[in-house]
Amino acid sequence: MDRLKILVVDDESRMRKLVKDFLVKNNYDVVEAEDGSVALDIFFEQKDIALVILDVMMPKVDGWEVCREIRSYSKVPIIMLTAKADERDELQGFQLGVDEYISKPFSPKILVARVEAILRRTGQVSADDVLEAGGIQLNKAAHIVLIDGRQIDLSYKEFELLTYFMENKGLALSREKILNSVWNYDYFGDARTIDTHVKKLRSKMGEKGNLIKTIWGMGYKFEVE
Amino acid sequence: MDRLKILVVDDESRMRKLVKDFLVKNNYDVVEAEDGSVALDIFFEQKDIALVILDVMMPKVDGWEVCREIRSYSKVPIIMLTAKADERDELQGFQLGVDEYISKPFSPKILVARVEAILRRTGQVSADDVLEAGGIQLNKAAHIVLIDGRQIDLSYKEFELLTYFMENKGLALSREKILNSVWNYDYFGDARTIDTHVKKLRSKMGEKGNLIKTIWGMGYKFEVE
DNA sequence: GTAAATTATGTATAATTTGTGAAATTTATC
DNA sequence: GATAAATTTCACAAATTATACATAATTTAC
Repeated sequence: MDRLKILVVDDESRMRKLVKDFLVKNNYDVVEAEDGSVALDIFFEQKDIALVILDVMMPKVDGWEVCREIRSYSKVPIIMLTAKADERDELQGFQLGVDEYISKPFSPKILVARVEAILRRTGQVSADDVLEAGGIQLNKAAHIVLIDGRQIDLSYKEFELLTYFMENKGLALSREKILNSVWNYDYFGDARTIDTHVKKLRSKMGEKGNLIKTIWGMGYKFEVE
Repeated sequence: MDRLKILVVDDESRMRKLVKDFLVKNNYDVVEAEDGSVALDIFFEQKDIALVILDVMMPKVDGWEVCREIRSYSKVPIIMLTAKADERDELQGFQLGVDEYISKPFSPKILVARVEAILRRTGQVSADDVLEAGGIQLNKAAHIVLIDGRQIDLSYKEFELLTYFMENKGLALSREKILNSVWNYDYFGDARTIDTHVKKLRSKMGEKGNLIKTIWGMGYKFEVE
């Protein structure tokens, strides 16, 4: 799956950088624009913008105007950033087709959550296939694993194993159970095979490797502290 | 499935009642606390709180402090209620492990939606087999033992032994019986071995260790006064 | 109160289980 | 069919736990 492209429009470069950093960490492509007219140029030039994040207060062409312009040609999802709750002319925004508001200051977590919610709503990304726990994002459909936003390469079995662990977060899993689920039920191999895969998984997961706990005498457990 | 228990902490009784009413309507059990210290008492006394809804602004112990205390022992989901967007010190909350924010005023509908989303996300909707007695919570699926909400580490045999005791609460168990159940039926070792395991179990259980009673000349019994 | 029986406890040793690296085998790809 | 990659097996080291045993403490019976 290709990365989705998000256009971030704000006159403050600090704010743009902040937003960009968090989106990039969460596997989005980000294009920046420092004012409304640049934003419009970029938007109509690049045809694959999946979402626009728009600051309301900007010199020259303000957020509302940019929104209106974009809307006259496209129904791309738009998130408005507002400095204060008062600034939210929500009625106007509603008429203009704003999808979501986020008040400054906002937490990166919330920003990303809203972005994902909207993309899911507008059908640009299927969330059902994404597992998230302890800073690990696993996309089943795309067969991609991100650790703190950084992609790691896993083999097929390693991916299957991690998926099984994450789908059974917090549960103690015996080797037998793991074999029956991740391997075929008629697999007659050595249960110690799992150890080897766990070892490789842990090492590829770096620090996060210790989220796979050993339950001595029993098996393994994926657990987020 | 049993109803899930939610702890609502707010100094305003009006607000507590409002929240409670809507949660009860949606089939949750609700426990109320009027301030932070009461909340902590309740949380550690009742071991089956599935989620905590916490007002930030409270006299004496504030929401952040309660959050921090709970987090040092438990990873129960926490929702923070904030009066204004400004009050949301989201970075702090993020570090403390807050799962969600809801700004006052909020619609009951949103509150319930967030609660359900979190419970779904944290996989609490499925009630796994948990044994509870005398402040001891034993989760077989997760291979976890909580004593007054605090997790203790048990070895495989210790866990098995405690499980057997709790499954036979109030029954006198001879060493022979214990050997046949917890150990393999063909185990020919010393029956006194059990003593050693009971000793370690008791010590790891702290005060609760005395729930395992010695029946002189006979064996042991797990009993809650 | 005392002796006998039973249990509690600390410790050393045995046994088991897991981690790890490397080799062998299987599978996929060109 | 050769090559590379992934998977599995294996052997041994390291870690952890289980057990036995000696001795202390406690309980019971008389």
